[in-house]
Amino acid sequence: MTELKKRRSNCPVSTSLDVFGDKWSLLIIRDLMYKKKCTYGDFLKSAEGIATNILASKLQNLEEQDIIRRQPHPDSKAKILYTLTAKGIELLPAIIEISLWAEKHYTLSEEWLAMLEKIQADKEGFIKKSMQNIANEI
Amino acid sequence: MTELKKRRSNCPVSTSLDVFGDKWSLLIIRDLMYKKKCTYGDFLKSAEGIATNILASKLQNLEEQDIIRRQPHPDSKAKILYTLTAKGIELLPAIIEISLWAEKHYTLSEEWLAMLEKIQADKEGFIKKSMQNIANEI
DNA sequence: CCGCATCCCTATAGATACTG
DNA sequence: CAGTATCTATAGGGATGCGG
Repeated sequence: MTELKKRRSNCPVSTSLDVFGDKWSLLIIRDLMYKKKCTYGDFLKSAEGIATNILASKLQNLEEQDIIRRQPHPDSKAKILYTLTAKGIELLPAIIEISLWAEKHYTLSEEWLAMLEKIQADKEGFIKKSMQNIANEI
Repeated sequence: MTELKKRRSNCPVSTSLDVFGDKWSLLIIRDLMYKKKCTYGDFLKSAEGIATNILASKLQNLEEQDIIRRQPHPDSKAKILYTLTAKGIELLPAIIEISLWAEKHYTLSEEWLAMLEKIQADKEGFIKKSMQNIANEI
């Protein structure tokens, strides 16, 4: 069990926000979950346009929080592969609920709509499959 | 359907973060959902200690996003009652998943543990009941 | 190239005092 | 009670540099 240095309170929502409550951390986790993006360069290419220094600091924080892990890339010695830990994968239900809320209240692209409809049709199944998939990669 | 001025992308996670992706907004929503706190003074008294200017700006933003609503307080003309809109209430599943994740990975107080165990025992029922409760208040 | 680190500037968060 | 006003601190953004 990871303990944080500075938790504002022992409320579960507050604690979660102390870990990943910023504009970028959940997008990195989204890339790893939904889009299978997993290198520094991949994250940089995402639509929101994160700055390099912010990306580096968020990756470091997520690693310290034991949500992601750095591994050597099979293709190239120069590359680093970022993967989710079990603790990171377990954020999937939260990410899905956050996504479904946005789907209900905002206009999304066709790509995302198709993805979310697929998930919504079998939420439990999607979560199980994702957890097994990523677990197998370790 | 509320449209935001500046959405970084049309990804559902990114969009949600553009709406409430900061260290305080979800705590205000938590107070309204879990703790039935609903005045400016109540929010100030919460354990995390939000500053008055931050609270005022977050309340304003949440109102603009149609997540909370300001109403006259029945007890006093000087008081304002903040309540969740339907759009706000629909964040409950996300809040619950975020809470359950924190419960799994961090040490919480007994109060919160008891609350979350009750929720976990009948998640669907809790969500339905909460939505009806708040809907009746409107 | 890839994965950062550094510098510099701006925008937002936060603490505190004060007000209608 | 429900906020402003003011000031300071930190986080974020853009350009560039640099070792492997």
